[in-house]
Amino acid sequence: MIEKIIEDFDIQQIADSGQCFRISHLSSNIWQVIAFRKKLLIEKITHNNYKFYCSEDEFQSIWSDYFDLQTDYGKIKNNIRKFNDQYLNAAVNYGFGIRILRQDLWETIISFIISQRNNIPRIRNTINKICKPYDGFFPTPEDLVKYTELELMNFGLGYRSRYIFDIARSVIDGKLNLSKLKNLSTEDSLNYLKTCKGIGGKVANCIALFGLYKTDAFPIDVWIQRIIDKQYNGNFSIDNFKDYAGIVQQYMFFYQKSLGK
DNA sequence: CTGCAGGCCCTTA
DNA sequence: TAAGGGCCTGCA
Repeated sequence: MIEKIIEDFDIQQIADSGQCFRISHLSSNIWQVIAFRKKLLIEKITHNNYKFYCSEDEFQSIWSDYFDLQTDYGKIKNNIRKFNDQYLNAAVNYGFGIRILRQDLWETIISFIISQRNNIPRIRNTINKICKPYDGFFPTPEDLVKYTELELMNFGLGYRSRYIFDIARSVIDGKLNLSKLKNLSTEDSLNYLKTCKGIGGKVANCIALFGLYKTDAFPIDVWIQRIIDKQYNGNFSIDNFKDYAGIVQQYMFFYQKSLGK
């Protein structure tokens, strides 16, 4: 077990920010994170003091990167505040502990295909179901192609089963090359992702932001669209934020969720 | 019982 | 290129 002081970090906010479906709140101050074939327990001591139940080595080699701890979010928030945008300021203050996780690409692709026309509790449920046969770890493409499309539907994937089945197949065939994807520009990665059936604009942007750490990607879902319509009369310029537009998106999304529709 | 939830695909005009 | 219907499923 190791103890760390971390600024601009709140595990519950990250868990609820919609970027990740595998952080569970076990008890009042304990969370479990499952990622990269590891399970990690985290205990919150104070607002910026956390205990991580792992070795220093594991923390440095996996979790420090996963939680994006080398990025200075205080600086990003200050940049956002410079626009004197009332709504954004409120959003940044509300979601002060949000960070963009550096998640596994494959897991992100499948998770956000599942997310379409779906709500968060059900996304979590479905993902837990497909992980269950694998000791709670996320199934690989090889694991998934062992099922028929019909068997995949038994996990509650619904009409997304075909998309997932096909994409797992494509990764194994090399038709969808994940290492290649990691080396593309944001725009190229979006276009490449969208060649897959089942990945449209919104899901592609989520995969780019959360699976490729393309922080200039800006997923527009119904919540963000609602903000753009109501707060900005239909025109919100993401160009202002460039390489951290995706981080702005997270603050907006998380804040708007607290306000409701 | 409808309606709907962090879309996407496909068909039409 | 814009608009509209259909789609799995679980829950209010």
